[in-house]
This record gives sequence, structure tokens and C-alpha cells, in this order.
Amino acid sequence: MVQGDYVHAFYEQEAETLYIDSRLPVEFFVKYFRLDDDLPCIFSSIDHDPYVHEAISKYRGLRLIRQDPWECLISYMIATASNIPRIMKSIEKLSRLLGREIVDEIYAFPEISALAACCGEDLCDCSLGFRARRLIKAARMIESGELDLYGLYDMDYFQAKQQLMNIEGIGEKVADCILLFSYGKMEAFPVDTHVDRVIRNYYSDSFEGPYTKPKMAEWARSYFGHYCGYAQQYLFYQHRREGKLGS
DNA sequence: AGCCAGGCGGTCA
DNA sequence: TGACCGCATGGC
Repeated sequence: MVQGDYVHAFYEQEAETLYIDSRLPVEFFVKYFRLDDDLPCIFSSIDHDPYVHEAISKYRGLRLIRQDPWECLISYMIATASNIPRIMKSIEKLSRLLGREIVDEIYAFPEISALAACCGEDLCDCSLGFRARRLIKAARMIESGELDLYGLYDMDYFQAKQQLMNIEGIGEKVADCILLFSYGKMEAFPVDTHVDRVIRNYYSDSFEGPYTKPKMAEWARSYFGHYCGYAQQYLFYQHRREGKLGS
């Protein structure tokens, strides 16, 4: 998930146990962390080889989230060619600058209109670099109705993806993140540098064809099945935790 | 100090 | 398709 999301202030997790702040209703957490998914069923469906088996065994508390599409879209546009500490700082600064204060010193993610009303220099303290202009442009496209963000729930994976990729700064990877983490489209399989390395290093035997993002995602759908998005999360997390050996 | 980042959009052969 | 580049800064 994207850290810096204000939700992090309302829960703590130890392994598979979630401690929630009673200021938010239980239903919120059930929805947000997809606690209504049938995890045992999903795990067995993607458990195709020793490598992914190790990941789903060791990191069993890891979940996909169901995040608001607007927040997810902006967050992953910010993540482009950046790193996690910096991403968290940018989102935090942006929320402090434009978001409503929810409780003491905890700020909500900015509304669409707030970002759409900005000019480039308004955001100069958020260390967004070349991303700032793109974010504002995206906000204005959504605010004007040129892109109906909340209409994408009713579209299939490929239609919705095409819509998202009309936005400057949203390509294959970012679109798949939004489709997976917000819309719950399980066909999405975001291929970033880490997942790219995992496939090249551990799945080169079963993967055929050019190492392009659409091809790797297509392979993942047929290899892991419908819940390949869960496989992506576990493979990504394992690679981040256990490092870059062999990459 | 200097390379590279949970990429994207463009160009070139 | 694959290999490159610029983009703007910050992290390590």
C-alpha cells in the first residue's frame, strides 16, 4: 500500500493481527483491507511453485487494499521514478498543504477540486519535480468530467485501463496499480522494476516472448490465474524484503 | 560525489 | 521490439 495514506494513523498490525482505532467503524477496515476476500482459497489458487509458495507462507499478513481511486491515482503518479521515503514525504506535504485536518495533525488526502485549483508553483514545496504539472493536469481532467473516474467501476479491465492511460503520466504500470488497488480488478498485474526482475530471474522457464509489461501481465494471468494481483503483491514484497540478490 | 529511484513519453534502428 | 534519453529532485 501507499504509506502516507492517513489511514495508517488509525491501525496497527502485528503479523496477522490488526488493531483498529475505534474512531473508525469496523466496516471501514473490512472494506479497506479486503478482509472479506477468501484468502485460503486465493492462496491455494496462486500457489503454483516453490518461490511464490514461500512468499505467501512467510508474509501471510500482507493484503491488497481497496483504496479510493483518486487518492490511488495521484499517489502512484507521484511514485513514478521515485523512492518510498520520498513518496511518503511528498504525499504528506501535499495533504498538509491542501487536505482537511481530520484529527490533531492528521490530514486527509486533498480533494480533487483543491488540486485542480493549484498552479505549478503552489506545489513547489512538495518535492514533486516534473510530476507536479502532470498531477494538476490529471486533477483538472477529472474535475471537468473529461475522465469519469468513478465510472470505471462498471467497465471491464481493458476498457478502464485505456481510460486511465489517456492521462499524461499514467502508463502500463501505474494504470495496473490503480486498477488493482482501487477497483479490485484482479487481472491487473503491475510490472515495476522489482517484479520485472522476479520474472526474469525466477520464471524465465515458463515465460515466453519479449519482456514487455503487457506480455508479462498476460503471462501472469494465465500462470497464476484470476488472482494474479495477489501473487504480484507477495512476489513484490518478498523481493523488496529479501533484496536484490541475483538481480 | 554521484548513481538511481514501485516510470513515462518520445525517438531511433 | 529493444535500447536509449530527458525529466526534476531527493535518498543513500
